[in-house]
Amino acid sequence: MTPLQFFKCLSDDTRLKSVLIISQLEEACVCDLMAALELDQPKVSRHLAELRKCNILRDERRGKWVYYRLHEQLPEWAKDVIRQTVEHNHNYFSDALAKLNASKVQASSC
Amino acid sequence: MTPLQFFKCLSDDTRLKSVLIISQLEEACVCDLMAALELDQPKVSRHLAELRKCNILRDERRGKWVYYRLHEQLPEWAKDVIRQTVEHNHNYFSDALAKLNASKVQASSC
DNA sequence: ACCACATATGTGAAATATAACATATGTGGT
DNA sequence: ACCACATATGTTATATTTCACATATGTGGT
Repeated sequence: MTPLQFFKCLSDDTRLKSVLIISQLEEACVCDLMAALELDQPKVSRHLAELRKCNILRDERRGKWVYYRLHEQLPEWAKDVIRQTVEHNHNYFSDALAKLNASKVQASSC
Repeated sequence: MTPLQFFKCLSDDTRLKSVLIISQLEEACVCDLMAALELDQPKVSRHLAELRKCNILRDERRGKWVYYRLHEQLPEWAKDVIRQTVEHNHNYFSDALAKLNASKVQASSC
């Protein structure tokens, strides 16, 4: 993966927030991200597909749900970039995390 | 500067290579980057303007030339991201560096 | 004042990315 | 076999980004 591909993948609000949330929580399923970002399912799914294609995320189906986490084989420098971004930009995605948690409290969540 | 703005700025080949070259060399002028990237002047200049606008680079005129370097006030996490990218992706921009050096050898350079 | 050179920017065309809506696939339960 | 739910993707419209060309600004030398 070239650094250009990597940065292109992170240069969209939905994708960047998804990656940061997943990095912080270890993993998240599609419906988690729908709740966190308040977006419809196809939109979230499509952006996750893109992150999968460039090997930033990997997916794992468990029953009806598909869980995403950082790809193990992501180069170390890229993992570091994500870590740094998470640590120093919490306010960029804290709203999204709060909405995710709020949805978890209600039993209706996935 | 939001992380999204930052990554958007780095998600173009010309801009990313410019930033990596400048980071490695401390500074570079527009004609250096034209030689390194083999691009026409307006194209280089426009991309540098964008990097200036989001405070990734700062410019400094010295005579006829304008030199660009990393903006001092760039957040540390962002500087780290650039450093990591330079260190672990030298092959992404080594061709460009070689072309820059080749042009310097010839007295005709800026 | 003029000229040569270095750099910046205005503007419309072309390319690219994102969205929106519909529809398909996959899974577990009855 | 069927249904409900979770997720993925095809397709066209729309928005955004990048390019190309022309032109403007800024600087030093004569």
